[in-house]
Amino acid sequence: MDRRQRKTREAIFSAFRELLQHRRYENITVQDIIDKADVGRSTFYSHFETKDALLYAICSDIFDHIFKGDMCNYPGQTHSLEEKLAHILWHLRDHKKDITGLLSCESADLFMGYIRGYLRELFTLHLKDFNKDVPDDFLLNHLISSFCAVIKWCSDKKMEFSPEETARNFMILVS
Amino acid sequence: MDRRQRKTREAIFSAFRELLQHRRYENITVQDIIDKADVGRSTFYSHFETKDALLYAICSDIFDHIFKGDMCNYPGQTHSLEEKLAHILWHLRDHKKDITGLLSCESADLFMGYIRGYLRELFTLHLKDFNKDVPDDFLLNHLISSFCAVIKWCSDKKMEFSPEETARNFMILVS
DNA sequence: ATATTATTGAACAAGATGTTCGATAATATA
DNA sequence: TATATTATCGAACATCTTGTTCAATAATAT
Repeated sequence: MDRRQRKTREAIFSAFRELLQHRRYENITVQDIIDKADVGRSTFYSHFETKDALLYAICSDIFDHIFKGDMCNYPGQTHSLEEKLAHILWHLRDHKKDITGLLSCESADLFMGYIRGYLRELFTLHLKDFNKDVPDDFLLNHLISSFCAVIKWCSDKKMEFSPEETARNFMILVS
Repeated sequence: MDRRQRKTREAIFSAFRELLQHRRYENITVQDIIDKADVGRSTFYSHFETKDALLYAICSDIFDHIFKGDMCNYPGQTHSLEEKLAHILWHLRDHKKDITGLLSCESADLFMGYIRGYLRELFTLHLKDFNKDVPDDFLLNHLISSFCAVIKWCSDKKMEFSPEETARNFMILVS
């Protein structure tokens, strides 16, 4: 990949990420992005078909950055579910700046979609731990949605919480 | 109120509600609304300051229509929490057409906000029923979010469910 | 019958997204 | 180093959307 391309893409990404820290997606214009990234309008559109395409790219990028390669989901389950959940909350807190913008309004559904997919895998592995007389898909949806609500709650509270304690409280509520 | 005003307002409301059944809010333009309602552009803006103002008005309208005056929240609690929740699900199912559009994307947060407020009151009344060793606000948030997730789940499943069974399953999961 | 008020339609401004294209600069290759 | 390729630039453009304005007209209340 051409150095110019790399630099431009990086400039757009980082401009967009910075803007997302202080404003929500729907209030950020392409003009804002190219001003901050200091690239031409046509250059922007040669990299991303639409403004939404950039949002998709950055969501996927940040999600991968936070969740890929961590120890939560690997085959030899040496960690308990509670430990895994605390681990996720640690990760999210570390990336506080990147995610607060993405967890608001229009972009929230998209980014939460990634997280839900991840949680679906995780809770599916542990579904047998729960002894509840309800259909499996109902239980699974409950676990995923509840933990997403916890994430949202943490985000709203500026991530000022103890991941371990929060994970423990969550486990108390769903067990 | 002038009959013309009433008619116009009603035409806009019903046009908007119909449009919301097949499209989500952010894809509906003012042009679409006034075409369907068959009113002039300036008339529209003499009734509603902005397009968002119409959304607010209709959310509040539909919410009131569904939730006000029902027996869920009145002082003499002769019904159990489970019965009240089933009751809510009945109501929502009856108004399926009106709410599916409101529960998508941009408008979802707004409409869910109304529902959350209602649920907050309801669950607060019953908070002592739950014996969980977690902070009250954490528990309350969990209950509200979980039941909202149930509502969303029902809506995604086209409201093809049994309110009683769903409420029972919910109570099993949070008890 | 008259005064008031609502509606209309058309034109307008502002702001956003996305496109096009010739000129220019940076990069890779020979 | 010379040359061909490729990315960027910038400015203009089309299109769509929201929201405003205003004089003419129609419906309503008194």
